[in-house]
Amino acid sequence: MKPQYIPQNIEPKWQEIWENEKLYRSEIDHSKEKYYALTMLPYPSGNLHIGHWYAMTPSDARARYMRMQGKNVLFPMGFDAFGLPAENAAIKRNLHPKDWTYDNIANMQKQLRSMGAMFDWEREAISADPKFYTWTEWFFIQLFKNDLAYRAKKAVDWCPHCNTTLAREQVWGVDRHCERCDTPVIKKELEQWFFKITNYADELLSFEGMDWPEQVRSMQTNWVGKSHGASVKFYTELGDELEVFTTRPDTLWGATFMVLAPEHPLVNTLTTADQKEAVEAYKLAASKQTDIEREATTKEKTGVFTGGYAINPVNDEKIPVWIADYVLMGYGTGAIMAVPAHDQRDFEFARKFGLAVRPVVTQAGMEALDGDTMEEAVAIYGDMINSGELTGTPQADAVATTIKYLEERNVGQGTVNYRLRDWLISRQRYWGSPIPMIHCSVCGVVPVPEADLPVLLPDDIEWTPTGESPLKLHPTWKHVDCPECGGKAERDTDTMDTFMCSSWYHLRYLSPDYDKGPFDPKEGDYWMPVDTYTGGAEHATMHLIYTRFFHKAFRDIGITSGPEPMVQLRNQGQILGPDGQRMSKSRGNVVDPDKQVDMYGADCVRAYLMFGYRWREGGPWSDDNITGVSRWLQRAWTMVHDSVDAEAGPNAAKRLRDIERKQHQTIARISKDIENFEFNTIISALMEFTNVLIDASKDAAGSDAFNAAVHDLILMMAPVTPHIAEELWNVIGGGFSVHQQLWPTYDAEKAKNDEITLVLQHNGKTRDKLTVPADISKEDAEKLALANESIIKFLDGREPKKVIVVPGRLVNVVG
RNA sequence: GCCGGAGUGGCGGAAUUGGCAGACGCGCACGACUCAAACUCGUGUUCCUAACGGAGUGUGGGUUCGACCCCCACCUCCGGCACCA
Repeated sequence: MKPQYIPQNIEPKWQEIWENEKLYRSEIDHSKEKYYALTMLPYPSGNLHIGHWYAMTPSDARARYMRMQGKNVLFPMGFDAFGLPAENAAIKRNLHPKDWTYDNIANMQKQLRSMGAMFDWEREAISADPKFYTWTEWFFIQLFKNDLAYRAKKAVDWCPHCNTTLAREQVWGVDRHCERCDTPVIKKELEQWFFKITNYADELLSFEGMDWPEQVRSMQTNWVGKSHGASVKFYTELGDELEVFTTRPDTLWGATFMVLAPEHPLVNTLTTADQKEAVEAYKLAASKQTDIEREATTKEKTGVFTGGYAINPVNDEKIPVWIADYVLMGYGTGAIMAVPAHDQRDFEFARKFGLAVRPVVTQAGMEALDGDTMEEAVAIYGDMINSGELTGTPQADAVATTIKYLEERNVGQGTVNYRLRDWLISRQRYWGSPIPMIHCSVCGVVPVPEADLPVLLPDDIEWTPTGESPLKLHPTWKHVDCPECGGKAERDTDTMDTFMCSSWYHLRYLSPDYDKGPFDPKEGDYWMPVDTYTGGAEHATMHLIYTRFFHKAFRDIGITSGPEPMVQLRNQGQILGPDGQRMSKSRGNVVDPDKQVDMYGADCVRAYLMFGYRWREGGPWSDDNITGVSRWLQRAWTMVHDSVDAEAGPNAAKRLRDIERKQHQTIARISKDIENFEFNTIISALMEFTNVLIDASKDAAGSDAFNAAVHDLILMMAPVTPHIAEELWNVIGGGFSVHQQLWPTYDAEKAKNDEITLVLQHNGKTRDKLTVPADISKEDAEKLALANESIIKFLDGREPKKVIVVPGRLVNVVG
């Protein structure tokens, strides 16, 4: 009796054998081309999500395919194990963050193993492991030593609920809420550590040689936000320098007032006695604004006159200085020259407060603008007017000429401004990598000697959510002798942003136990860079920009090599709940992969996730289609088992071409689709191939051609459904293991169609279809068309005006 | 508002990039097997029409012998950014 296909009977069995045989162990092998396939590591939140499967199993299938292409493939896995949720769980449930994290990791390791992925577990890296964070600390020290880390007091975004600093990109939405807990964010002045990512702003704009999605490149480009312009020195009446950045220096003569951000340091000196009250009130309101859920629709300009004036350096004009919240302290210099005639925001402000509007740009043939009556700003480049000596400068030269003019008079210069700001990495939290610095009252800030690393996190800790790092409250931990002078000193009690860990985890995988450096250079030389990186697009401006910075900074320091860490990047979409909403525990729409695996088996869940969605797009979970995949696996199973002791029938030879044609067409299709991350059509092609074989089996099962086709079918199933493929490979006597075989070779000759369907069209409409030999000549095809009954009928006696023959496809008779 | 991506049967989705629209599945209908149901297998399944035929890939126009595909204008949905000077 033939065994039934019961996935639960074969999947754990093979997983165990693969593990015992170290089938997925990847080691340096210079005789083979290397391939580093990386998928973003999970945060150990407790349970694997169907979304993890959706992200990881196609990546696994592709890594397996690359291996079958003869490449030496590294496909590692690990855990991004530091971070806030562990600490929140600790506070809520009185568990130690370490216990909570490691319990979750143990559970998720088990779940990950049930996927049957080719992870090399010997290379697992866990960022909360001292073996790992020793080197996170070490990296910090290298950045410090190379002048890429500095300390500054800065108003930072602070989440009062999480009690921690947030990076700018962790603050979301117009109401500025915390990424993790949705609490509105407030500002807080703190002394913090920053990394000089801005040193690399220009380099981060270049994506040369990188195969990254346009979406991510454009998000990063916008994030860096490079703009060309000029900085111009204005002076206040009192003689203080007041520098502005402008992208439109050519409109300088049209500046009729200035606007400062409410937090600008010169506001106090500029404000006159009778404006003081109004200015103070406005500043207070503005500072609270980050606190309040601000309506997106409040676009109405607000502001207050300081009572002070500034001098426009190009025409010595005295212009009023206002403060307004539409000018941001964090961009440029926190002050602007306002040119209401040519900037819509300035225009709205001027009209609201009755300030002058003076056009200084025109274009040939354009009606003269009237500053008193115009109804909106005219934001154009053009020829300069009303601009003193520079009046008449043509559009093409306007910006450059003005910059030259400013430079000659020493009142300004051409400059470039970026939106990107330095990376703030201090977190007032416990569960993170300690910042390995010591504060000494004599020697200042001193790094922990590298020989003393790691600075270990203490286990005995109290969490009182005071807003200060729990490390600060520990009775002994922070007290340390200064490594320079030996006097009493204190450790930095902050920990690092977890993006620091994820910036280099791909290097730790290379040698997770290596203790002479962050990674073994031998491994680095062989495996780096990452050939394919897959993950969610939500990391476009955070993780993916930090990791590029990290790589470039350490390339300059001499630790990494090559221009970029990841050559190819692809983003998968998201699996939503069955209700079309983002899956979340609170909505109760979370799909548990374990249940699906129990019901259908891992292979089926893997194949379904590839089959049912466009990988790039994702979509709502639904189990409607999974039965189709399940049936396919059943059919394949039965067909292969039946074929083993079948004997070819008398008509087997007639089926030979059908079988081998489909076989080779399928090889071509799947190879192309898997390279292009088009996973859904891979499964379709496998189903079609299976169906053709089942159809042919009555006559041909047992024939050499049939067996060869079954052989290739199993090989092509191997990346997608590794367990059933291994079992069936064993059934047909392939030996161990199907996952060590090479991908079947494609023969174009065998894939060729012998016959084609020739489409006959009249005026572009299909009127008939004929089955003809594939190599039919143009002339013969045309003859067949003109002799065709339907075509004659539709020509209705007219002479054809034109006959178009597309070889191998169609004939279109026009007339 | 700006920048990306996408709109195709009842549903998920195909279409060699300008050449048979709807592959592969789901669902549904009918049939076979069964006492019966499920499973399985077979047949059919874009819409309108009794049929000949006609219409059809978000909408309107255009280019072309021929358009889901290219061009112009617009609509809707998803993601990101949002007073960036």
